[in-house]
Amino acid sequence: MLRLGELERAVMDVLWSSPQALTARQVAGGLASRDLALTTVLTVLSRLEVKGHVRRTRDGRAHHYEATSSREDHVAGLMHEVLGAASDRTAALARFAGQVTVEEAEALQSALAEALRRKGAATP
Amino acid sequence: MLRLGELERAVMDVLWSSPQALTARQVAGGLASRDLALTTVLTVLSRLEVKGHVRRTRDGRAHHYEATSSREDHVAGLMHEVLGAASDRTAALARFAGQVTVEEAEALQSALAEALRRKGAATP
DNA sequence: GCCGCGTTCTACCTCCCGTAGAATCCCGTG
DNA sequence: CACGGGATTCTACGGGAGGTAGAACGCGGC
Repeated sequence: MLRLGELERAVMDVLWSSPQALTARQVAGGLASRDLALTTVLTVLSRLEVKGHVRRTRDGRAHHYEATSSREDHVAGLMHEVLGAASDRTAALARFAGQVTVEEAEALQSALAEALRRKGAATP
Repeated sequence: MLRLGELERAVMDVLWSSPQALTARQVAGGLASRDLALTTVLTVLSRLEVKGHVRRTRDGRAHHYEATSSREDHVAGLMHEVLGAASDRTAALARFAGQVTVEEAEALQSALAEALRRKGAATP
């Protein structure tokens, strides 16, 4: 799971914000504020494809691009990658827990309860 | 909170693994396997200082270097930074929760319970 | 057969990082 | 007080990632 550059992230944001696969031109449209050359967008899209963040499918003359994972999955994956750098994972998680908002803490709790329930049901 | 390079991370690891502040020479000793020039270590240490990851204090002729935050705090901070990129934070947290090990989930749960208890006690 | 759109190739520039030599500074010792 | 040696600062270079885009190519419609 590699880190993304600024423009790469912006492109992913466009893709993540769209329910459907987009053409390069449409992606460029989503980045209209930057006024980029189409080839620039194409280059970034192909780099993202190499990195595995984007999948493309041919549709007649043009290609359609879409993200291979949701933004939330991507973020969760990055969080795990970061967590892997801690020598004491539980300690890091404890620090993390102390910094989330109450809402997030509650959401996390219920998600954890569910995850544990599912895992608990799988082993016995 | 910036991302660290490979050597920068290795240097931080040395500092994080030491209970005391270290001289540049001692840091280089901790990286003996790399056989780096002392000036290389010095350069990295000063870059880390600029980035705020390292603090140094003069001690006679030499400086002593130490990390400004623990590895766990650093990791927790990075996790938050990453989480900030999600549009739906709770959804990202839910994905995250589904991927941790049982041990980590339990550790997180108790840490969350404690965090909520403390916050709950602070407001009323 | 030609035109235009989308794609692919190639390239350039900049910034970050790894790496380190040269020059400078500072302090204890003779 | 001058000198030597370790520590620091200055400066620099090379490589890789990422932002940016022009030139060239291929294919489907008119």
